[in-house]
Amino acid sequence: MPRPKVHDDALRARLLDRAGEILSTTGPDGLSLRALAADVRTSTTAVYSLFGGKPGLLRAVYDEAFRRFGERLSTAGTSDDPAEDLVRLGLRYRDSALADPQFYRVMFSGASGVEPGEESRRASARTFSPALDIARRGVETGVFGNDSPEQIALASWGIAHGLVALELRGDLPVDVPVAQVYERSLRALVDGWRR
Amino acid sequence: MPRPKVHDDALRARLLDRAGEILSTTGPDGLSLRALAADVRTSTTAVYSLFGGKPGLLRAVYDEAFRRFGERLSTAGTSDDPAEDLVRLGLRYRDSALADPQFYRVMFSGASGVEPGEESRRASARTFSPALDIARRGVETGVFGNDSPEQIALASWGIAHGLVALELRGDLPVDVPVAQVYERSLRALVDGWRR
DNA sequence: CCTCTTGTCAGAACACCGTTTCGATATGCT
DNA sequence: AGCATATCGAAACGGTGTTCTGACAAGAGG
Repeated sequence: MPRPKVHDDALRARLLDRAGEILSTTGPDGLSLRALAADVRTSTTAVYSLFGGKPGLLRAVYDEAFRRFGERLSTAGTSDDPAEDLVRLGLRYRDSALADPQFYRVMFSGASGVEPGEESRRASARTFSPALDIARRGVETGVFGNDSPEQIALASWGIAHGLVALELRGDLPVDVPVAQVYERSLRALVDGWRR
Repeated sequence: MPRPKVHDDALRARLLDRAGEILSTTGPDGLSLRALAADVRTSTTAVYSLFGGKPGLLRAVYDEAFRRFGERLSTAGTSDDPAEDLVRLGLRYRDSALADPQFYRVMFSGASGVEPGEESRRASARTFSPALDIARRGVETGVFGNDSPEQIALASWGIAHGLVALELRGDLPVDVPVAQVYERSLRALVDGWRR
């Protein structure tokens, strides 16, 4: 039999961790396989045997980021007021994104040819489902009008994503009180669905 | 005196044009200075003397893209119903983005370290002002309630940007009628501002 | 008319990247 | 002990953005 395996799951985890760290400070372009391998005291070959290459590595980080993001959103909690819950979920969306902007960027700004893949599709759907659940409750309980839960949830996702993306890119006018504008926007949108 | 100038404004324009074409089909990473220079039958040095390097070139394309985007939005036209105008502006925002997705990506997804710069800040502000004007009219005429025009315009910008970004990334569920959801979302948001 | 000076530009050189190839390695089996 | 073989680190390859350098061309001065 051959020599003992070194490119194992433990190494995979270490690479993933360190890649996430580098990525969250420098962005995808600043992540070099050579530097990463040296950091973890292995060779670039490890990245290829474990992830298939740089896109594979990024996809893995991306999947992990999406998983955590979905987890945060799914623990937002609910009350008996779906409209308020939707606002609260939106606020949590922003908090989660601002907690690690580079991760958010990797997830949603699609740099360096990161193709989602099956796993991430599911994670993406899971990210979306809390909003959908709340919207459904809102429609069922008659808080919202005649629109479909999908419609309502998508719009909420859209405005949260849009404002956060603009904020992270610094495209918002400098003097706006972002948090306040953000929350007020969510409320206006939610109010628009009321029956 | 030295030899006659070849790296002039005409060459600059040709480089910019061709860079835009390549960029709109392959994205920023697929744009190679060597290939670009060969296409325009000059050397890579031209890019450095005219744009300072690849980031400078991308920023120039970015500026141009933003300029055109702002132009399209500023010609959206107005009626005597600010609420409807805001929806129409949003629809035009999406049309403009979908007309050349790669340009939109360069503008808003911040790939390859494109730092906006002064010129683009102004262009960005100009992109935003049509929405602001409409919102102002809506507040003045009493169509909208007590919110500031900035608040209203920013929220509109946010939801348009967010939904378009999600659509372009393919992050929307595949079976949704995007155009319809998009318009309905805009209307819900606008309705939320009504007094 | 012929240097000479001087800014300009094309191409070579450099450092780095992601990826592929390949030879040394270290084990279990014969 | 020797062999077969999966494994992995290091070197090689083709590409990138960027910098360096030497050939160049035109006006100035003799």
